[in-house]
Amino acid sequence: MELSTRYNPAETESRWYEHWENAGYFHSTPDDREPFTIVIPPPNVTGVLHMGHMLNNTIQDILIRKARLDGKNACWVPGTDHASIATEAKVVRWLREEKKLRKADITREQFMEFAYQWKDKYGGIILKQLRRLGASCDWDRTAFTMDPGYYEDCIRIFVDLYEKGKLYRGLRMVNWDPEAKTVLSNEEVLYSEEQAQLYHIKYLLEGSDSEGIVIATQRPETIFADTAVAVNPKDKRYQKLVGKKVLIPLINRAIPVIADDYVDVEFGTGALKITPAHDPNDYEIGLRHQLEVIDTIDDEGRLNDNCAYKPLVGLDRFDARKRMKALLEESGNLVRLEDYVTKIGRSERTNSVVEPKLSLQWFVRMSDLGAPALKAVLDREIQFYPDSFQNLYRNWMENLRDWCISRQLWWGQRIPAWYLKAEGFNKETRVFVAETAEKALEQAKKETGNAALTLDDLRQDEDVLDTWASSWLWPISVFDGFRKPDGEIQYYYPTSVLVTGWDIIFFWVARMIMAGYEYKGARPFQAVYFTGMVRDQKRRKMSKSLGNSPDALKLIDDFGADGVRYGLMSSAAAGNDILFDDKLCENGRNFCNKLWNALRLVKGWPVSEQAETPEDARKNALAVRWMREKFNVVLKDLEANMQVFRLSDALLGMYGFIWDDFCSWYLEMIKPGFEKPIDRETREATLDLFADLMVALHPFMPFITEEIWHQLRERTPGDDCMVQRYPKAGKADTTLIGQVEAAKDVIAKVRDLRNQNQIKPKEPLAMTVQQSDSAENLFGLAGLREMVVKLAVLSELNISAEEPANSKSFISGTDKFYVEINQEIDVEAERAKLNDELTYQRGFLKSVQAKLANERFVNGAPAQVVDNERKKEADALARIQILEASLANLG
RNA sequence: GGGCGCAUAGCUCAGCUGGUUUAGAGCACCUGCCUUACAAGCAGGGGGUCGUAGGUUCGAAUCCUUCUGCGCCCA
Repeated sequence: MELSTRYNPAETESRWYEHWENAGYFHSTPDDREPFTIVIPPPNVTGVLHMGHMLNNTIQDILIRKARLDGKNACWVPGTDHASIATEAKVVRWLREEKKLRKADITREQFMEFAYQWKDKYGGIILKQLRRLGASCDWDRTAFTMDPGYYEDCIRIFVDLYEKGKLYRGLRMVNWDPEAKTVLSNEEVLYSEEQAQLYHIKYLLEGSDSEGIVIATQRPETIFADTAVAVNPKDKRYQKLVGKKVLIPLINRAIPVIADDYVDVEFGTGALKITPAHDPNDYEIGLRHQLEVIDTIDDEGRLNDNCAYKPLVGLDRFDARKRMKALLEESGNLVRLEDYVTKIGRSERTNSVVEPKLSLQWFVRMSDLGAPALKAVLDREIQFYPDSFQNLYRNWMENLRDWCISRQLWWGQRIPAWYLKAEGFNKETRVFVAETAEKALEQAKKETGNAALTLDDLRQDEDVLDTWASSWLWPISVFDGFRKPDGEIQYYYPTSVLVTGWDIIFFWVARMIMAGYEYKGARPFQAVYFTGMVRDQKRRKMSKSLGNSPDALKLIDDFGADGVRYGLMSSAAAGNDILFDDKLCENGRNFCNKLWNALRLVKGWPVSEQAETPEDARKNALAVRWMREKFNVVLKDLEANMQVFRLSDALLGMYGFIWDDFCSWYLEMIKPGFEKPIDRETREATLDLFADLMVALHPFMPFITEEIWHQLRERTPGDDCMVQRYPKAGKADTTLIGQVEAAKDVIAKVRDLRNQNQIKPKEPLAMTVQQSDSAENLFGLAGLREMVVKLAVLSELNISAEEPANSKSFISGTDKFYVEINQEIDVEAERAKLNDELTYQRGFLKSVQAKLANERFVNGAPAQVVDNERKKEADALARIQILEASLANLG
């Protein structure tokens, strides 16, 4: 069988994914094994795979595959959330373009039917894309937040929270998205600095034609909703005005000047116009001073009939603002315009500027829910990785505000609240919250005492639940934990770890924790792994709008899924942002190629029953032993790293071991001569070792490891890399490892010496080691001499007290080596080199001896540390002695 | 304004509870190689007084304080 010199991922990846899936390896059912459970943080059903998903899902897959190889019952539940605002917008556009329908023209029921149709046709692309990445999700469990069962759970929880008094309907200042025409939660508003202008506007004192007060505002179009002007009570400039009245420009409505501590004397003019209907702080001030609330902006962001200045009614708020400039100039009220930078809040979904608005909405009372959720994290019952995200979490949890969960949309779980039709819209005095209309009717009859009421007399709330008010139930609902609390949720809950970006710590993490304690009385996951944000080379967050995100599938096409996984993970310490660069994936692709060629090499050797010579047998046996011992060390580190989710370090450890130790050293050690065979024993040991390496690497790079696993040996059906047992670290023989590392140092130094003297790599050289106990000991290890002879390409290797003529020397450890070269020795250059080395060693010795001369160090430091310093001193002395002798020899 | 975090090689970052021959990796760079697994490669090399100033300690990149510069969250 011929193997190509390049690894071809495209060919193997789809084949193995299909094989695994058909074999049922991804599926989990409860059994006697320890469970290892991950629920995917559900991506948006309208979404496509981007870099953030790739990172986040690669991590989840690594954890799941590792757990599976560790013999646990690994269960990774995939799915999507219904993303009410984003999806509704897409469905509306689709209806308009494809079906020539407007939302206003169809019923709610028809809309929902279309929306589900749309979801079946276009939704969930991302789940198919995850397969390309190698994600070993249990697809049989694919969940969706608008599935009938899930829907039912959301309704049940709404009713439950209401009955427990943890949910209420109230008139509050909310964030309004005039484009989506729905309210948003605080977390759905993104604030960023934008250039704006501050209008300094003069309000004349009532009865005066010149005296007045100048206020500064960024929103001149809202002055018609003003109900006061406020100043700081301590502000001497304005004290005499407090209690008097000023006139709103253009409409000349008189409003009082009031004093309130909230006003910042330094900001603007120190006088603040108060607009309770359009600013949350003003609303608070309004409450304190019993000010009237005049709402002048409608749901689409236009000035409404309440606006007393009629020429602007019907205009968009931003158009109105432009008009205000000219109008105020004309009326002489505009004192000046000032450029300034301020934080503007925009809707996460539509990017339109959020309008603070007084509105009747449903809120979850957060105080009770928050307490156990905060405690769990502070007590480390739920462990965050990295730990430092505790601070961010605590900061938010200690300043919880009630959560607005109603949305003015159709796509979502409709709020199970009914009102009496007899009562006006938004003027309702009675609310009946129940899982069905029939139950609500029962309540209505009881509470009103009117037994003649029928369903026709009731009106259901028009709004739906916030998407997060459904996805916070995810870790419970995907296991059907609400309806079957004694079912498999008992096995899978709490889940093992949640992997998510830190930017949604409040959306998901906090709320899933709240739901977990409220409904299961237990944490939803044992740990949370926060990934960083994937950024571009300019440190900008990758986003669709910037167009700076590489096409995820194109990357997989170019570098292979394993290459991309490697690229993402090699630079991804938990919580740290990644500056993404194709170069990283290139490294991953190159690594695949390296593995592939190692396979070609090993498979290409002819095999013999016996080693060519006893020397070869000794050398190969030592090489095998060394690799096995070092593998123990590497595995131990890897397990320690995995334990604390240091996946990048775990991967890089394997990478270094495979590339350097296995390929560059081990394979060269055992490589037979040209057209010579390898002995069966070494070959078998090598194939086993190679196979173990593939299992160890499998969680990180599943495709190529599976492929090589099968190329190495004929495998019986079901004997796949993916379902092996992970290699276990045994106790490592560190002495043996140290000896081979010493031999490697000698070999590297011979190679360097060749380089420095332009000696061909293959020209055999004679080397002599100066006789010493340590040299005897090192070369006394069976096979080590042969190893050095082979890799350093030596014609002979002697241990002798005599220094050979015409040789160059180097020091390795505390031993001196002479290499004979057929060249004139440049005595001066040699002397300079030795002197440099001597200076370094003396400096080193001095620092060590300074420590040892310090009584407090010798008495205070642990014995092991002191012993080590003594060893350093002895080694330095030995090397200095060698260097001095060499210098003396040069004459 | 309140809070959190970061600063280590040209670049991106590791360095965990202070002590492993006076700091590691990858990339980039330099030298030499088309060596019969791999040029997507091989062999070797140079490069950092760990942001600043103090302090604690026998010992500090690591702990504490100050300043400087960046980033983030909340208001």
